[in-house]
Amino acid sequence: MEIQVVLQVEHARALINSPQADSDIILQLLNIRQLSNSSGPSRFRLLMSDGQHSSPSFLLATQMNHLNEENLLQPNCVCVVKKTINNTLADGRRVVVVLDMEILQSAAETGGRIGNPTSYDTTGKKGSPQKPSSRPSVPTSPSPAAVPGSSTTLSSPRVHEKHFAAKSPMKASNTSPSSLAKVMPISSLNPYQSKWTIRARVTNKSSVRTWSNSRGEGKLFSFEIVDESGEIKITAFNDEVDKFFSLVEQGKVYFITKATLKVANRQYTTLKNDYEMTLQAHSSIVPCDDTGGIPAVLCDFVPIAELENREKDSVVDVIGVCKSAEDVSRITTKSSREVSKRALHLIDTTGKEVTATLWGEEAEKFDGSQQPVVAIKGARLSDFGGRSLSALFSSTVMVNPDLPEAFSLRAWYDEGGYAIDSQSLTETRSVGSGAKTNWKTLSDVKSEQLGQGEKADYFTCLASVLYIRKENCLYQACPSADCNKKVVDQQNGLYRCEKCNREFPNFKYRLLLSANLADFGDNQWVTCFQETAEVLLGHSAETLGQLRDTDKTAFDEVFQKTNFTTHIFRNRVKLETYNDESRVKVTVMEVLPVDHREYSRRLLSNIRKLAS
DNA sequence: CCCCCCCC
Repeated sequence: MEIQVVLQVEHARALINSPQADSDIILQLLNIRQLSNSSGPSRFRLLMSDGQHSSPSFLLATQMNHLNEENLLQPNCVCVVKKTINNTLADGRRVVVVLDMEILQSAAETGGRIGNPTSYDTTGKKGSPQKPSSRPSVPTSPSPAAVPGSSTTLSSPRVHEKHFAAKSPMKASNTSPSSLAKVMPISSLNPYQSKWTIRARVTNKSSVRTWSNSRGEGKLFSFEIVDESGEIKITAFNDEVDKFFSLVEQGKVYFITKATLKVANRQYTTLKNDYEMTLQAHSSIVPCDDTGGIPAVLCDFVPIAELENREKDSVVDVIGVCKSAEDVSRITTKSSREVSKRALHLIDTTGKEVTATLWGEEAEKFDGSQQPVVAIKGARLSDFGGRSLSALFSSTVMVNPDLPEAFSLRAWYDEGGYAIDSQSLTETRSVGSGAKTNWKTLSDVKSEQLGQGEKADYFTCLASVLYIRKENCLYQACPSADCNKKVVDQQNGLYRCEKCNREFPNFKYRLLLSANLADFGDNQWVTCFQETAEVLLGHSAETLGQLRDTDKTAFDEVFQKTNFTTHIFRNRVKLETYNDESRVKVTVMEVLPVDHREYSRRLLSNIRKLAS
């Protein structure tokens, strides 16, 4: 009788070398205490009872710490100890390290301490009976776990479960909510059930964003998680951003409890869940072992060459070596927001390249100097330049991800892929690829009402210069590097820039050209700014400025020579409103020489249009 | 409580 616990300790030791299915030990947890250790993961010491005796000599193996993190190890819960190892501490005390255990009954279900166990330590000394728990305990005779004898305490858990179900008086009161924090599947969560724990992998984490509107201001970040049952979006605001932002890492697995569920706004979510979560002050996110069960972040990589066949605006996963990355730049969106962007040139084993654009912080922080492998989950496929990609807020950009595809790409590139004569699906320098260029005749531009929508339209046309307004085509601009504002001649040798609020002793010439272009069916006034005007006229703005000031004849000749020349013009067309009057404005983005094969193709296409 | 998907 008095060697009960010792028997169990001995038995636990025996289990190490000969685990047997029927030899799990059922014990009640009486207390749990965190050991003070300066470094490493937390260690917990467990006071366990078999109903007759208790022993404080159980240590929870750190890989089982999650049970405590999930609040499962509440005093009075009943456990099945499945795997143990015997250890002797430096001071000679023997301990049983619990390598694997499960909770059979929560503290609430058990209802209190079973029996009236007396303390027993591994030195074999029997102590005085412990005080009964303050909660009403199982009062009457033989509580199942209290059945004496090793044959019972060491019997299979199934038998005991039955036994408990039959005899534990608290078991009947199952109307009260269970305090047992079961790990639940994401798909089972709803706003009407608040007691849950989920175990899930972070698949997508946003950066911190601030907002300011009529309802207030603040900051937030969000992330998406997945388990074997489904996915859900989680958002943290303000204090919770500070608390959880650095803890939550892309790709890692966490226990999450006590977040609030609300109905998701379908308008904004692409996830397959009717609900979304908001973290609260009392919410808990605890990293846990990534041991099976939780699906990895799944990517369905589309080979770059295959992008050509995918539908515009589809969302795809891609992976490639970042052969080169453009510098980060700032652009202003049509809603007047400033945002950083950076274009990456990705290549894969198909020998094709594609340009992928990153935005915001992701663009700013990207380092392409080592030609990393870049995977983007959920990039938007656009038809700009033929085919190109753009990261969305919902995209996950992974640099040198720990994926087999990344390793094989790395090897392919380093062992010769870097040298292959690759072709890009994104044509930015020439319209040569043709297929994806938005070719239009000038009458198409009108009949199809290009540029009349919310956004600007882009089209490419083959056209000849009919006339250029050479008067006012040059202006004196601010000499500052990034300022092209027209300066005011102070007539005292100084030039004032209102934008920079400065006077300069010099200015630079810039071109702003109005030209009338014509094709076989129509004509169109267009605007060429500096770079396109220089290409069209074949001279720099500076040269033209000097010519105008010094040699009027030579200056005029430049325009004479440009008249009736034929080029490919890539244009932007957009409705502009001045004084309540709207008209489409066509701006030339690029002037390209006529490729003769392309010329024939265009001509043929135009002839066909005429005929039809 | 956010909800922006951008530029050439």
